[in-house]
Amino acid sequence: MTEQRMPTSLELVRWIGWAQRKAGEDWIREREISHEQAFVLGYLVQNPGTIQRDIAAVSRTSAASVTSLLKGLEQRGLVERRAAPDNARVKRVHATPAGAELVAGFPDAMAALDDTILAPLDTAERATLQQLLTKIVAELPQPTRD
Amino acid sequence: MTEQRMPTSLELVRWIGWAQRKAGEDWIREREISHEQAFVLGYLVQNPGTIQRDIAAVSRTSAASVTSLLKGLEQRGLVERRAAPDNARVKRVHATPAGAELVAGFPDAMAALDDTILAPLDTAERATLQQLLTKIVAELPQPTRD
DNA sequence: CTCTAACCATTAGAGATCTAACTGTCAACG
DNA sequence: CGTTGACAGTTAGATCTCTAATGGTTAGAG
Repeated sequence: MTEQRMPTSLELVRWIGWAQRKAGEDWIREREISHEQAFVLGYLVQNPGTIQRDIAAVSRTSAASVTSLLKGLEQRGLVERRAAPDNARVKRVHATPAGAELVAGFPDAMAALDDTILAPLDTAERATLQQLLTKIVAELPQPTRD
Repeated sequence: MTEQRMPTSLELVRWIGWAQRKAGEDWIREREISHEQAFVLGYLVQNPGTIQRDIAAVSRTSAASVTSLLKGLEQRGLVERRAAPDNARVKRVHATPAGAELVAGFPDAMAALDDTILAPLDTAERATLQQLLTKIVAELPQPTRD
């Protein structure tokens, strides 16, 4: 009812992130998989043998979360965790064929989602946005270690 | 190690949102308050007497979450929930002076955070980003009802 | 070699959020 | 009126994520 101040860019980012999660819910629910699990599984298809520590870094979550997240995926036969021959501390995680099949459409679904949410922008504007966001992300403190 | 595909804009948004949350953790933890609680409390200072349903819409969360979130704030004496005289269904929520004082610096802290994260961009670029994001948000499905 | 510190993964426990079901209230319509 | 349907808020139960502590492993210094 009253006039509000202009939202900051970070608030806008927050809202868009929320909308993204909301819009992806159907795809996620159909496969009885959590959003993070789908993300991780998709990442593993592209990067087989990633160790859990790095999965945590990529998905911006904690090592504890990765443990329980993979536990669910492993029980459903969607991933395998194999001991590394050269380093007994780590476990290398691979997506199984069933896992790969489950998330086969994930990148496309994400791209379509991207397209839907960015619909108000034309091609040039999208390119600009991409460029600006990339510039910001490049300077963010990175959770990865190399 | 291997060459990755370019992240989509929505992935970049996701990362920025994560960084935002991470960067705000110190401010939050000092006051022993959760991120969402701080957001809601700050909103209530600006919009006294908001009903819970609208708080849920603004903060993009569920009514159930608002209930438990406000429960914590009320027990600490940071908000008051008053019955509305004209409508027994709703409860109008107000920040107490203690609540207002606790989050007095919140908008400034958010603005400073915004400034830090957007540091890689110059003034013109920030304006462009703001404009593009606003354009996207304007077309998002709105959880509010008016 | 041994000791120490760093590292990876797991577990337990706490906290937050969601969905679904429930209670109480209001409004509309016959 | 009285019934019906929508609405605000709460509760219960489940899921997810985090922090802190633990166990096992590796690398480096003396």
